[in-house]
Amino acid sequence: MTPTRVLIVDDHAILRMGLASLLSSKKDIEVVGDAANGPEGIRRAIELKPDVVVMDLMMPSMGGAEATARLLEKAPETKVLIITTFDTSDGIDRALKAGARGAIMKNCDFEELVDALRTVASGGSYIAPDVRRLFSNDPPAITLSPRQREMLQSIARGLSNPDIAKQFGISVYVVKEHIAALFAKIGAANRSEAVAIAMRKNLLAP
Amino acid sequence: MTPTRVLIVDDHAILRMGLASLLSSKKDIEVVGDAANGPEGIRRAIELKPDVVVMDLMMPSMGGAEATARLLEKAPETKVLIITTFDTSDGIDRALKAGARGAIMKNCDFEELVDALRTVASGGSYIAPDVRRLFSNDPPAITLSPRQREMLQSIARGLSNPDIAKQFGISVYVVKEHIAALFAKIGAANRSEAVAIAMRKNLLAP
DNA sequence: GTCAAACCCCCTCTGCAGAGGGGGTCGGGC
DNA sequence: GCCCGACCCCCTCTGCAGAGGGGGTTTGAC
Repeated sequence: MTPTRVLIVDDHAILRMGLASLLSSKKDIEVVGDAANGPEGIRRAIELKPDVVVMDLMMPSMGGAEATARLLEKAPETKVLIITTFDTSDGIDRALKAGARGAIMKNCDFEELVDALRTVASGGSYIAPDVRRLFSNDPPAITLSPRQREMLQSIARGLSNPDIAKQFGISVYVVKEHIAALFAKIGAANRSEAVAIAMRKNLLAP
Repeated sequence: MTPTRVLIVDDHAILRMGLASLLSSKKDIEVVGDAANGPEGIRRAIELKPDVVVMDLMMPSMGGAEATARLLEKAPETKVLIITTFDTSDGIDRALKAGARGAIMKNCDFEELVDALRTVASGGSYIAPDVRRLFSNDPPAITLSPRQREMLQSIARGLSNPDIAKQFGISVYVVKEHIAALFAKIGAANRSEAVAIAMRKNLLAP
């Protein structure tokens, strides 16, 4: 039986090398490469054609969710296993929706990771119990309209409604409506709370 | 020459094990133990008396900065090397003030980590260039008064000035003054921006 | 064809935000 | 002794925030 060929995508070199070192002790697994960010991960995945890509969610420049989506557009047969920290609850759902086959936490133990890797490699899917808990009892993942996101970003920069109206070339009345819709959607009573909620749920960057 | 005895404290089991696996290839370094959080790290450090403790900053329950401080109270001869991600710029200064001997980024390469470890073990101190950049050109670390912090937390919960006044049993006028001082200190134009800045700089938790 | 969601425009009203003054006590540092 | 920072109190004023109405179009799903 040929070993499972694995590509590791994570911005932390120590984790990449450490993981590769650990996985090299398993005879049925072969780490064929690694990458420090999303774009590089996609390039290397196309070049190396690994069976499984182990992908971190939290990376600068391009997040793991987006990288997963783009990768699977170009190489749909690749299996993606997400590894994430518990504090960035957001993005897991997007990555899974984009086609990731599994998701585990970085603080899981090594054998669980190997299990997950083997399951995913053989065509199955593996969502760690603690990951599942994260977004099963979570509200159905807030998605903002483009305008609402722009309003949110402007609010976080401290702009007033007239400021925002000028910036986007629309009326103050419209600005207020967007913001009211935004408040209702995320459950905020006013702008300050909106910013707090938005930053806690990572709604600002995407 | 006896090898340098190292204790690894990080909440990610994969990184802990990976790092241990990597370091085991170095003859002059011996990983004697690991811990998943601050309190456990302190216990194990006292029990094992390692030469160097490799400490993550971002951990649940007790951060690396506080763990460093408490550890060095009880075992001042221990050398602490901080490893951190670039996005949590805050806390490095506190850890160094508490007595950490070095700080590097998780995305540094492995040889740099080994260098840092050896330098720290031999009594030196090592601050990675990119870490230094993070807080050298940063404003001298904002410290809020207790009242200002309370105001900030209330603002982030969406409370109005009259609400806050009632909550703390003081006058609205005083609330406004605290908040004005807070704005001036962190460079915010209004409450929404204040919340954004506060969350970006981690001013809410402590 | 209907329904909802996202986008746009206009109006009014209450109450607070934020900036500007004024005054004070208490403690620590030099 | 003096200053400074943190804490407390009071006043006024402008302008926006947020909630409430009203109206509209376009797009895509069912």
